[in-house]
Amino acid sequence: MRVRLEDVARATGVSPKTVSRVLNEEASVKESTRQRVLAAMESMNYRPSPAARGLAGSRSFLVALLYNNNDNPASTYLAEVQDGVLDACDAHRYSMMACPLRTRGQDFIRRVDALVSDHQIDGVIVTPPLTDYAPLLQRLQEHGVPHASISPVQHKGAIGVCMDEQHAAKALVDHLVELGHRRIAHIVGIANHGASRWRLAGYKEALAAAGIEFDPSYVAQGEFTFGSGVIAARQLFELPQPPTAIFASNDDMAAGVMWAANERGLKLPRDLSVCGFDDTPLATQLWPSLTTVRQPSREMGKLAALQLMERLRGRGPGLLVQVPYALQLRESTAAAP
Amino acid sequence: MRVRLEDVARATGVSPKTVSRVLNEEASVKESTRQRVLAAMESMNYRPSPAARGLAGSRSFLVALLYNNNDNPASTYLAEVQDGVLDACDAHRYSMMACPLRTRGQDFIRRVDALVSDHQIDGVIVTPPLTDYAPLLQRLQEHGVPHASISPVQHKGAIGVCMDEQHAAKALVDHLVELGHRRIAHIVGIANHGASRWRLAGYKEALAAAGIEFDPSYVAQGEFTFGSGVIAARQLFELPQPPTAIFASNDDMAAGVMWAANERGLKLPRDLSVCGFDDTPLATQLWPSLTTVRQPSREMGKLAALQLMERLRGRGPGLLVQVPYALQLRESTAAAP
DNA sequence: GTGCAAGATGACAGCGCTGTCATATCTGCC
DNA sequence: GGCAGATATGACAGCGCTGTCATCTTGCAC
Repeated sequence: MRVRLEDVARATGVSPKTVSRVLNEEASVKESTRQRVLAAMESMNYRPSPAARGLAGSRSFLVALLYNNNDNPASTYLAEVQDGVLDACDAHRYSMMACPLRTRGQDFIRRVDALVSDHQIDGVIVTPPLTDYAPLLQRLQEHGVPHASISPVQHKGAIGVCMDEQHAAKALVDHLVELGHRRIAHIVGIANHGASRWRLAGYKEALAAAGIEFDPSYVAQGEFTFGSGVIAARQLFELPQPPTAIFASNDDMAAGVMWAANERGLKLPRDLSVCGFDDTPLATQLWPSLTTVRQPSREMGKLAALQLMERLRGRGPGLLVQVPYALQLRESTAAAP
Repeated sequence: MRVRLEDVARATGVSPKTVSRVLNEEASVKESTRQRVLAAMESMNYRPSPAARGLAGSRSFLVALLYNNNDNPASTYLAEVQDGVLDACDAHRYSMMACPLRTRGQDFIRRVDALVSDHQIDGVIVTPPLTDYAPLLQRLQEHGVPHASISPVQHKGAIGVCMDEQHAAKALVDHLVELGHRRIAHIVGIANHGASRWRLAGYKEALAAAGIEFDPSYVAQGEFTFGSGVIAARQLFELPQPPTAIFASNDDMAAGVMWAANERGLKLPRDLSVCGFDDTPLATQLWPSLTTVRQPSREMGKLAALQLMERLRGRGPGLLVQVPYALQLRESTAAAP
């Protein structure tokens, strides 16, 4: 019925163990044997049973993608990351399980335990803001399960992928400065997210570089959602000297700013320049289209998974790779009024 | 190290096989024995090994979520469906694997085969437009793998979940008619999607009910994307008698219509009413906010998964359940000019 | 009581692999 | 040519469960 390792062994005239060695890319197999075995595997369309491998050995060839399910980052972001991870898994014959985690309560500990001990997960990919959630990372360490991080705050010792968000944010604000803006406001995201910190830091850096004094009243608190963008913008509009440009920490909030601007009768981008961050599909669906920073989420998912598997296969410790960002200058930013 | 079935058996004073029976909810176990075993499992925190179960038995307790990866429906939609499915799986101790499928070429056959024979998937959940992709369904049948469908065109014999989209679309157009619109245009989605057909049918039904003659020139072709909405709208605006209302087959295209309207200097909703379908987050992020139909995607994912598991556990054949829709009347629709 | 079907439980092999350890084969070098 | 030390391969048990079939209890009719 099913082609087994033993069948391949018989066809090649070697022992099952040798076929197993080839399958697992172990070193001590003569090249000629290896080729014969591989050929047989191919021609017989042999596909190893993950269940048997998991049961007999110590590896499951399973990785888990962990994401936060209450403080949800945009689902488009996660979907892209997930697709990237699946891509990488496919290429290396790993399988992926998606695992939403609620960090409230102790639920998540049980879930992580269940994952690791039930399925003997080989490794984990952690997405923000879980990336820096200490109890989770600690638990993973206790289980001895390696993890790759996407955009971790703490770079030291981390493997995975990151982007120079601070630099990107600075470039974006530089652009506003070049357009002649001086009263530039910023809407920060949820406080303990790395993204919020980096983008704020980039904003400050750009101001400093342009010789504009930092004014805390131009910084409004948001929480990465459309609605919070609306509220923050309304606040900024009430200032005695309202900003001529607003840099929102992500696209959703930027959309909220645009909504609030429309509500107030401001004409974009003539009366107000707006920019966001992430380059979600939303950015090109707004009117005017949104100036933002492209974050290659899919690519990042893929790279993180690759680093994890590099590590799992013992081909090295795995790295924290950096991906380039790309400014997307569109119609929502224009010369200061 | 790990608590095994055998340990539970020893603690309870029964044979491993009996514990296995309890685990699998088989009938012929005396109630008192069952309780003792369950208590022992609980107190010892026993967690069965999926690998061993899969290897020894015929079930893997794994379901796959299949989705299309080239003709992608909105990722927010998929993300919601996936979360719903995960919810249901969690509740019934099943695990889920996400499987993007490219329907181009023969790749997908290999992928499906791999899934089914590698992981011995117990069942599959199919999302549109895969729901009616004949080669896929046939292959699943050949493998003897049951599947649940989300919004299948072919209701007969299907299990899963659906919504009365035609009725919803009719209700939406009824609303436009009540606002006094007579020149109502429709932008259809990708041709062979059930969603496109139903929504078009509802549009026609509403026109007929209002005594408005159907005019094919008021129907433009789109493909569910923002860009196609822009193009279709531009086309409609060029008509000698441009429409006063446009019903786009989904929210993304409706956003495109709004973009095109802005581009043309039309003031919404004064000069043009626009409505969409799906109630994606986008709908409330546009300005003016979009009148649309809420589709409870998350709930639908959950229900489909529940029906599938019902079937897998042999508790019945599984049903095709229908979920209610909800009109979301917002600011993008107003009285006809 | 006895006999017999149905109900409840157990013994045992084996699912398809890998870990461990033993064995065979090949190097190079004196 | 022979021997140490690598290099390459194989034998075998066992991972944690479930399927099959056998066995042991029951309950119940006669």
